[in-house]
Amino acid sequence: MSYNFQEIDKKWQKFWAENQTFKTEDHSSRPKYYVLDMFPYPSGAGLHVGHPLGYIASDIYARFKRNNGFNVLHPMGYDAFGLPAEQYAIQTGTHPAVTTEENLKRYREQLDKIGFSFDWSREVKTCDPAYYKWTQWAFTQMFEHYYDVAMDKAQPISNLIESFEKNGTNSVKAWSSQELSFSKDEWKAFSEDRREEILQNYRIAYLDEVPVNWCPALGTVLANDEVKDGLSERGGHPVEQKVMKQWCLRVSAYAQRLLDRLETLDWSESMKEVQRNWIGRSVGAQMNFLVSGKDFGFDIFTTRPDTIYGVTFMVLAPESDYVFQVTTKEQKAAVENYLEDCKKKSQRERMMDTKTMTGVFTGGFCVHPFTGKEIPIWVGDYVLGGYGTGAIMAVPAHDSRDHAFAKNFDLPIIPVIEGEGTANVQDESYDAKNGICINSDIINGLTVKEAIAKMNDEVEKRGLGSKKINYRLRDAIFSRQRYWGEPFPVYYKEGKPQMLELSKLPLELPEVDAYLPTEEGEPPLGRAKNWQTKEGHPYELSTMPGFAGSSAYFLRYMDPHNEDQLVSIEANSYWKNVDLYVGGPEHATGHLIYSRFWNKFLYDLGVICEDEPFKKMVNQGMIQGRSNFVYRLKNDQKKFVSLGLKDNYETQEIHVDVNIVSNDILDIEAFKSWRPEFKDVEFVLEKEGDLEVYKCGWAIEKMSKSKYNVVNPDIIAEKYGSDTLRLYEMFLGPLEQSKPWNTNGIEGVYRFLVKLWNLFHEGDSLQLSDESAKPEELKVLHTCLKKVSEDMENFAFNTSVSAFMIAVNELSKLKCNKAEVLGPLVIALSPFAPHTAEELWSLLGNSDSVSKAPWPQTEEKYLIESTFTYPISFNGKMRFLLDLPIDLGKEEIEKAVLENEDSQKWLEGKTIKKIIIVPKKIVNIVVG
RNA sequence: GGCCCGGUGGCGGAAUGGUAGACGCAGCGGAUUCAAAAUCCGCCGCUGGUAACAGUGUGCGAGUUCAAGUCUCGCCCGGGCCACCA
Repeated sequence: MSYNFQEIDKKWQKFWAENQTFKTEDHSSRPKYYVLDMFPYPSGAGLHVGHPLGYIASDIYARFKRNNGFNVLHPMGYDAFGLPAEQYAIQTGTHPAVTTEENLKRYREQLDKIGFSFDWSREVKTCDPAYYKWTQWAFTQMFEHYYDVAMDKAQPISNLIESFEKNGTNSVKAWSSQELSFSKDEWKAFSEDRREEILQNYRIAYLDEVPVNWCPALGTVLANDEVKDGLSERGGHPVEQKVMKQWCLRVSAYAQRLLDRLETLDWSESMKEVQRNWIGRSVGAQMNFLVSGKDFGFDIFTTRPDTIYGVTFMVLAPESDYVFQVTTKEQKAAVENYLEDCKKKSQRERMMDTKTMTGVFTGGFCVHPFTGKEIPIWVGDYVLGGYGTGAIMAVPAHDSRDHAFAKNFDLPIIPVIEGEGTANVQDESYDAKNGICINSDIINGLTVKEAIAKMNDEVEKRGLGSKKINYRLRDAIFSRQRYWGEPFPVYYKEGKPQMLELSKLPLELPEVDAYLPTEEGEPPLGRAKNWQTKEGHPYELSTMPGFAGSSAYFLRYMDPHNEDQLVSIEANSYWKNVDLYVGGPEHATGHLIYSRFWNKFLYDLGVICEDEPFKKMVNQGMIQGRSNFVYRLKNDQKKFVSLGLKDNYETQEIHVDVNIVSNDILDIEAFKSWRPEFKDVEFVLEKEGDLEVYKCGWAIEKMSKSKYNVVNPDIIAEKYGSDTLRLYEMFLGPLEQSKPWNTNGIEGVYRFLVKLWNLFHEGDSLQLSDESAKPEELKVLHTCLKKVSEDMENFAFNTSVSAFMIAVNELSKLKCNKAEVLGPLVIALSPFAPHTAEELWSLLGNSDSVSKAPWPQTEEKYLIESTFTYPISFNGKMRFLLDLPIDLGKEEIEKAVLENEDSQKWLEGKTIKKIIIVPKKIVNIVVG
């Protein structure tokens, strides 16, 4: 019998499905382990070989844990709401649900072919009303809660109202958009509308007029993490700044907790670092600067209060309300002109020229709080409205941005810090946070560190302000003016937002006649008929963004069919949180922040028992494509020139399908029939050995349909079997590294499986032996088991595959057909190559699935041999390399060295001065 | 500009501070075969040498160590993320 992988694949995939081998129970005496993949967005293109990389790794680990006696939860689902299906709907009129369902089916077929051990009975789809009911419910809870800073957790908004009624804002410490202050009497006197407006300032889900990233091409606003370089992440359309009334989530309230708990997580350092940067905590001082001749001042935020004597001007963000209040009559026109210019600039333009500083003088002045001098107030768009107070004190001598601004507008530069190697601050700012204060009155002679502490005290003492922590992390804008997303569970009564009760959820997405905005510019839901409550109150027209559905899906897998709760207390207290999360590092600032926030909020509510969702995370690298190019003449569209000759011509680079190129040599006939326009083209060839060929150029790029470099996993699985695909994806290199896909090496992995198969067979018949194994056979087995078991915990699956290859090579040299050796080997291999392992396991006479067999233990005694390899002499010392048991004592090693024949030969006629035993297996002998 | 990760043969990549290049691909030589495919055996960093062998070698330059691809410092190069966050 030869290795018929196609039959084996089918047989065992069917067996697993029929026997529900991987269905997980919610109650078990065995310890639990939760292995999760980031669920995919089912795009129309289907899976390419890059997608399953992480799924294969997590599946290997899940299977390994099962063999080790864990009750493993390993589910899969789909992030099914999203822009591509909706863009397609706009073009074709096909309902996004239809497209999504089709794509989803194709994904499932492709996934099934790779032999994953998912428990599909727990599948979650974000577009399923039974699921998004809980997304909507969580939103209503966020509306009904505020963040209590003193208790450091979310609390019901009714508590806040109670406090207002008793004490006004006194004694209230709540995270808010603006700091408000009123008495209980004032609160009572406020109108209903005013009270609601105030509450919006505290609610965790709130409506606000905010500057947003507006993408006209997509007709929607986008979150900060959905914008890259001023273009939309999906589609690459320009994004502009605009002020709109939007639903927001008060993620910023959780900034400190998101930062602190990062320390406890078993994530890669780089991943944590990205999150730390995104949260961007900075400690500084908030300080009030009075405006000359007026009875008010404005706050600035600075992390460098030590440089206060170097302040030579102030800068307000263009969005700042103070701009109008400080601008003089003379400067009014100039300032208004400037603000107009700023508005016209797109986000992209603003980011493109970070070098040129623009701004305008307002005519107003501030009083320096320490020197009493007058300082001019400017407006400049390098100061951001959304961070700190939207106003800064500028210290051009010690901040490079202020320096550039000062140079541009010829403002004075006063040095106040003298550091090592301080250059002339007139030419370049000295930004480093070390040195001694000069020209600084009360802090002269202090180090920067001392000066910061002293100034913080001084600022507080003089009532100018206080120490303050700022976070870069902004609240998330939660509205999208799109169709294919979760509808908000919100209706408006006299303009005031009202939440739907749980019993009214889910509020299902209505049908519309087109997926475009209405003529009045309302979102597509504006087209839905009767989009209102029974009482006639209109529903919200926006839908929720992509990250809404992915923020709690991992909880739903624990209890996917529960109609009364997101997850029951029982299910949650058994499964707790995700033990291992596998996914791409590109979600560091989006999904992984939002889901941590969402999870912490639910934890505050007491709905779940863990405040961190993902204990350990492994980030698989991206599999890049290797594209091929042909070169077309610019002046002759019918002529193509080979790579080596292209520099002699004016050419245009064109992507060519990698499937008609082999070893970078183009299959000319295949190219001619690839596309009709290439039917009768000509080629300029170059010499390669004796042959004239067309050589293609190549580049490593992202794998994508438009670059014709997509390699499909189905084709690989069909040609070599799904186990070969699994093994090869792991063999390609370290899991976390990005690497290009290159099918060249796959034969080697396939050969390994054939060799393994042949250990069991002699021609067409089975040839297994029950005899007990020889020591050298057991050594091969246990060396392999040891390596594979160790690699498991480090996710070093590439070297595990090598270990199996070595074992099988040596066993086939030894002609080992002992069941005693092959049995454990098959179990260890089963996470990697489950189909083949199941088949071989059954050939060994087992009736149960290999996934239920206990993981074979390594026995060290088979690994050790006590022989000298060879001695090396150097620098008057002898170095001996030993293959000895690691735990031998010093004396035993010395004895072994001295008794060894080889070493005696080397040591003959020499005096031993000293024997140094260095760790592991090297012995140095110093001789006279 | 800031932060993170990496740099080892023709290629993908191995190496708890301890024989650098495991394993695989490609290449070369041989066996088998009428022949090919498949399979098996051997060689395979660079330089010199028929060879044994010698020298050299992990981006560059220093340092720590009996011993450095690995640790420390300073550079160079590549990739990624963030980017006027005061």
